[in-house]
Amino acid sequence: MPYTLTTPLYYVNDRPHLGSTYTTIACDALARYRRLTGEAVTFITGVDEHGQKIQRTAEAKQQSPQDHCDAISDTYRELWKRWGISLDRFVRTTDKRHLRLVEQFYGRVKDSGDVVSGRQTGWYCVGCEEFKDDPSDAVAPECSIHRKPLEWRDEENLFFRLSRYQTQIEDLVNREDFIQPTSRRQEVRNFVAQGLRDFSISRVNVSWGLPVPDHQGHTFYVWFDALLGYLTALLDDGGEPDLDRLEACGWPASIHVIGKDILRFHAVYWPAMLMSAGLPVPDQVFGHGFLTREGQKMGKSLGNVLNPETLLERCGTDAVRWYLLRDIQFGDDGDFQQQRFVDLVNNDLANTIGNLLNRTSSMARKWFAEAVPPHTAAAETDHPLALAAAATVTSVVESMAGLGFKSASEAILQLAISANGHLNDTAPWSRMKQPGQEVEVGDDLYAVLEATRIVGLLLAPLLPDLSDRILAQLGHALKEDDWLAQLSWGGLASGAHLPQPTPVMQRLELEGEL
RNA sequence: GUCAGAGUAGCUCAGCUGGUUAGAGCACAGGAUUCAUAACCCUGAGGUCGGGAGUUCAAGUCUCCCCUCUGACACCA
Repeated sequence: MPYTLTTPLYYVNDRPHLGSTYTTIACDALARYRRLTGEAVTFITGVDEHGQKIQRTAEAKQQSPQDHCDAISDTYRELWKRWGISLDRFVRTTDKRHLRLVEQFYGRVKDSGDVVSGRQTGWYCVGCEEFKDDPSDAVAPECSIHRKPLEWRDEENLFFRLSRYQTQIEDLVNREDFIQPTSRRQEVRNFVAQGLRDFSISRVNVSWGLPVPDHQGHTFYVWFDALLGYLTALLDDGGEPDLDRLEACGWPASIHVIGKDILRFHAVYWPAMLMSAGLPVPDQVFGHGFLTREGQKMGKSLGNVLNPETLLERCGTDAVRWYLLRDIQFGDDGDFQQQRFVDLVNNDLANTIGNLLNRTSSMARKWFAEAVPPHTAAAETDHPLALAAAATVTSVVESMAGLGFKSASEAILQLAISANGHLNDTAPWSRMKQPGQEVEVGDDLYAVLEATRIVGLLLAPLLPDLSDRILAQLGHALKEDDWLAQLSWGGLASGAHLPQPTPVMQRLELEGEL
């Protein structure tokens, strides 16, 4: 089964921020999970590079728009590489292939009779790239978001006839599974119920955009262009950027993961555009929440932005991924609190999971010739930890399939806690001081090592690096094409060598603010 | 303004169709232990469940009013 997932194509107005990193990490976890369950995944991300805002940002830096885009796009690409994001495609909307695809798509929409020209007048905010509802006789209106003066525009633009898709879009957004999380579905429904109006898809006097083929001086509105980037990316498999090939390449997308702010574009405009072009709509759109920091909105004006590069350098990918995926219900807004971040990483990863591995491996090595201890039937699949592990696997698989990263993480953690508890209950260190208990101790340690191995395997989609380190220390390795089978109890061979343990996860000891 | 959602321990949140002494994690305090990354394990303290009224044998859970916060309300990465 092809599984196609996308992040938004990030707008290259500025360097990457934590929000885009968050989305991308979540998608990475999902992509990894789907690959591990045997699906043919195409994980798409990229950048959206057109529009007047970029044009002006570049001007302000005395750069050409293309140079600006090249530079910012590179920082994105580089950042994802450093985070170990398992992306399959990185698309740029300034790619020549993209232009060809946009032209073809536009042709189809036009053939459907969904492109009409109309006059658009009103106050326009360049920051928002949109017309505002301020009355035409307003004096010097400002954009409430950007606090900048609005510009009066009187333009002949091309419009997409969204209004024709009223009932089809209603049916779509009423579907149970299309918009996730469900809490956001009603908002979109209400919006659609108010009646859909046509929206403009071209701009005049914006040179930094893709030219509309049959209209001199018009460029495509950034959103029309940007959404099509998903298709360009999917077709970027070495073949031609031809819409007819889409379905063979994995379209429709299984899921678009986006921030809640752009839900409407993805849940309403985008499907209508696809319908107009005779293409299937995506299976699902997931609008996740935003991150605040210590309870406050992050922003340049407050000077409290968390830089993803700083975070990566000072804390490492495992720590940040764990905090974002394990502590924030995916879909809800989340708050980044430094103290909590440190507490969770240290408690969960270093103390609970890391130390579990360390203490168990140490004991096994000390008393069983640096190897996985022998075991009897008592450490087979009806061992309490084996039962717990099986339940954990079921729960994690279920959670991950529904983007429940938090509950998946909690379930994994709970298995590690159970394993630690089992050690304390059976106290191998004191039983080894009594004669004739080696067999029982061997069984106990084997079971705990097995539980630890399963913890390590289950972490693979969430924290791939830590997962590797855990498994390596057990003399084990992830088999990417056999993960589900590896998750069954009994994967460790008694007698297999156990390497000298070293802490797999260092505690965070942050000095000062991030 | 209209609509939607939320206000539960210091913090982040669970609490399904109303039913025994309101739960978890973190933080905090005490205990136990030594295999281990001063880790792990156990116990404890901590809440007038935003405020008020009502329905009911019984309400965090239903109804009404009020307060506060968040989001949507057309083209904001």
